[in-house]
Amino acid sequence: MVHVTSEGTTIGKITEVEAYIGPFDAAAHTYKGKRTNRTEVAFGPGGYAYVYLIYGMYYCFNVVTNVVEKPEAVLIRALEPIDGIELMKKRRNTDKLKNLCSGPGKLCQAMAIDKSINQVDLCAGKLYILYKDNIPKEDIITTPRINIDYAGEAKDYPWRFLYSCELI
DNA sequence: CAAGTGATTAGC
DNA sequence: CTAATCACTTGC
Repeated sequence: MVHVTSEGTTIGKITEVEAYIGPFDAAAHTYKGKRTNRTEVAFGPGGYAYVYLIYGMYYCFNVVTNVVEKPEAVLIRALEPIDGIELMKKRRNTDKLKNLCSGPGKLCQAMAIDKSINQVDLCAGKLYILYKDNIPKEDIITTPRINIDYAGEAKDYPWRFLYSCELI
């Protein structure tokens, strides 16, 4: 995942994500097709960013994944810093490497993601995601999602995926 | 481990 | 209009 800004470029390898399958997922903002101003972008085509503010102070970065009228998205929960680390440290105001991107709110701060990123085309802008081939399936760890206790039975769905996450 | 924080939403 | 909610972090 790469973000080019006027301050510099930051690059991080995605190590942790969660899937949200809109209509069938009590943890998703788009559960049962619920459609609001905020979730509108999730109903659009895939490849777009969905960014929103949570708990008053932190942004979360999602990638819309399906086609129009299918509100599905992937929440990026953690990155491993690859480049622009000094810039990340400055933005996060810390020196600890593993404290830079080890959480949804943290990585948004480190990558300078905020509301202006919302609804951005990830295939045409300064923020984009590169594809890594040949990732062995056995290197992907699958677990239930976290911090969604309110979601009832949906909280047990194994839709959290970790890869190469020794920094977390 | 507890509390802060404010946009967003649903409910009058 | 108002009140309740929340895909988290930090500092004690």
